[in-house]
Amino acid sequence: MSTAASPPGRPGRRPSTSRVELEKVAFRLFDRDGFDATTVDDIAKAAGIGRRTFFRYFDSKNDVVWGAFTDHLEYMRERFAARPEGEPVMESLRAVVVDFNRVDEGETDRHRRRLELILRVPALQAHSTLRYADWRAVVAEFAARRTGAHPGDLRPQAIAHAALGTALAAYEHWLGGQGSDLCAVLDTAFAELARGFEEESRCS
Amino acid sequence: MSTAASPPGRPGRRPSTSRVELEKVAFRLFDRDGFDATTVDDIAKAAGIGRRTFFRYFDSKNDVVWGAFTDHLEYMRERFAARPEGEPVMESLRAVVVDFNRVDEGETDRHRRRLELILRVPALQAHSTLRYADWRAVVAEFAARRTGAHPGDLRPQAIAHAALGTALAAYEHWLGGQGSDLCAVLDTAFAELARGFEEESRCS
DNA sequence: TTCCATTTGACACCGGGTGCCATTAATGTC
DNA sequence: GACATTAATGGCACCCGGTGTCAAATGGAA
Repeated sequence: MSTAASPPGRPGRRPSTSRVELEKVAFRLFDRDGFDATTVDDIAKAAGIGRRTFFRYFDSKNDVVWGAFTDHLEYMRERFAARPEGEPVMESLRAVVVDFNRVDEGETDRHRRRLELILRVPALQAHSTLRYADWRAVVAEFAARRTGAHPGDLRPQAIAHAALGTALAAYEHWLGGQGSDLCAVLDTAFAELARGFEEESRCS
Repeated sequence: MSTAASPPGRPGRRPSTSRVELEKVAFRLFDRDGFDATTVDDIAKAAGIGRRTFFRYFDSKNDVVWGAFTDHLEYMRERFAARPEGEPVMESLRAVVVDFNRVDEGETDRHRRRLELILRVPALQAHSTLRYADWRAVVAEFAARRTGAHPGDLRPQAIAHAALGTALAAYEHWLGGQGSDLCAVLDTAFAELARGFEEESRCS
């Protein structure tokens, strides 16, 4: 039961489980009891490992929810770099963000529960800020490069924040509505963002 | 030493201190030892109260930093309501946000240290999300009313997020630079925001 | 078998936060 | 002055997340 995917012929004892395995166990408990009511001890016990070991797989209980987010960020950075130089900023943004949120068919359910937790559980809302900051940094970096500014400057920062806000609003909409495609929602959301702000400062 | 401003002739024992008093004590310790290294016990001991009592004044250690923020939000809502109906959204926004950040001459130093903590200490960055959410809700509510949308809709949300991002960028700039006036920084920041996005979706 | 690298998990500890409850201090009444 | 009432206090035990330490378990290589 506890034999993990034993990696190649490397010396030393083999891990007794894996991040994904732990994630599955944890999500099952989160579904059943809620995030707050599930203790790390519960997860460890359900996974058949020691509490201490859990913290070797994840830095914190919060981190379980985020899966391989950090790795994905690097991918997002690459996608930005791959966009044609002349493309309007907002359009690149739309393409990359939509692509960033595309998940395998089988994963879409997990993705939904993931977002549900992140957006609804206060402890995770708080924690998510730190992750969002990294996400925004990638966006700001891109926006800065395109507009010839520094990532810390006002415009890139505002763009990054607005992009994040748009994505979050789209997530909310997707979670609220019944089953429409997330990518489609994001796509229209970012299209509206570009149009929206264009009018914004002109009319009432 | 511990006699607080004894309120009127109300029955029952009088509070032995006050939120502001505790805040002062705490900030002194934060300055000296840093936020993380300062325990609640330290604060309680320095204030001459029990640890348990501390948590009757503040819901959490994090909350100490935020002072009367929640009360201020109601004031901000009023200011929005007081803006002339025909004024451009971005302009109302600028006026209100700038006004919201105006503090008494004597308080400006505390305000600075407050922002410094919120923006730099990870634990507080995370916690701040929950406060920002309330702030954004007020902005989104206003933006929605003006544009005839729902606060949860995309445009108000994007505006609120962009406004928050702009404010944060301005704070950062203010903290980094030497002593220029915060309100001035915010003012130009929001002016740029309106101009910036106007060009944004048109050029590269 | 021996050596070495690696993971494991038990244990003790810290710090934030909460429920409980007896105690203390203030008021007003008889 | 004795008494109930009201409110704040603070000690205590407890939960939970997170960390440092260290001996033991595991498996490959010599």
